[in-house]
Amino acid sequence: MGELTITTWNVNSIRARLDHVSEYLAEHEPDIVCLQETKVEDALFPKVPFLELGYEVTIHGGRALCGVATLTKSKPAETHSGFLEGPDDRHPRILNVLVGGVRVYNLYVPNGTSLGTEPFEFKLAWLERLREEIASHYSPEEDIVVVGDFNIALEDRDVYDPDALRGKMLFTDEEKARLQAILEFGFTDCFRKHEPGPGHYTWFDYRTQGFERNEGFRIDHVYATGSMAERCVKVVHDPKPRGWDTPSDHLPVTATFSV
DNA sequence: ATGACACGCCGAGCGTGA
Repeated sequence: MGELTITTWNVNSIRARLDHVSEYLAEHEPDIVCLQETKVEDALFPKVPFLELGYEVTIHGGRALCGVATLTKSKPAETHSGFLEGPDDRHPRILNVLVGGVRVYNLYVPNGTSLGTEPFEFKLAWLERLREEIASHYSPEEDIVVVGDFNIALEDRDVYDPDALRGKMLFTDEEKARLQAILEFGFTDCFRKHEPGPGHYTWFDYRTQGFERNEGFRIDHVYATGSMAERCVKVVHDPKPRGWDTPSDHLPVTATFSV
């Protein structure tokens, strides 16, 4: 009986955070690492430190904004960048790899900017397109793990002040409904399998000293189909890198599965 | 609070993030 560990981390620029990510991976050695907001075009992605740590490096980036990277200890059998079908996405936000028999979606869901804007409508449409893709290509009987920065907090216990934040960005009924529709495929929230209580967040605003006050949002998620969710033994939001010099505004989230 | 901080942009503020 072994373990499979998957880390998801919005790093807010892989080049600015190279030391933090390298240190975290050297210490924890997760089997699969899903990074978001790498903010670098593929030709300039700093692959070498990760190759030296023993990872296969699959990247999907662009200039300045967005970008995702999936690092795997073993070589993926399949890799897909962006949506499987139809027109190219507006930004690089999706990597879908099959590794060790597990399909791993690494997502950077659109931010949405603010209510009533075109980017907000784009976010909703993007989530519906993802739902349709997963439902039409895969079965909930398969081992599928969907991780990343969803830019949505689903429940009251996922935000520090639900009454004040209700209906505001990241916590609107429209965003929650689109995420819920994706989960109806047959996904379990692996963190909530182990921790029902409030006060556990993954993103803290730099500007409000949110981390120091534990005023955050749980918007980075690990969702898994039944077979994988059953085998999830823990999910950890690691606050340690947030204490390092010039940290990302997101914590790394690591899920452990018995395999 | 129309705020804050941090990023990449190439060289200064601006757009963006959430």
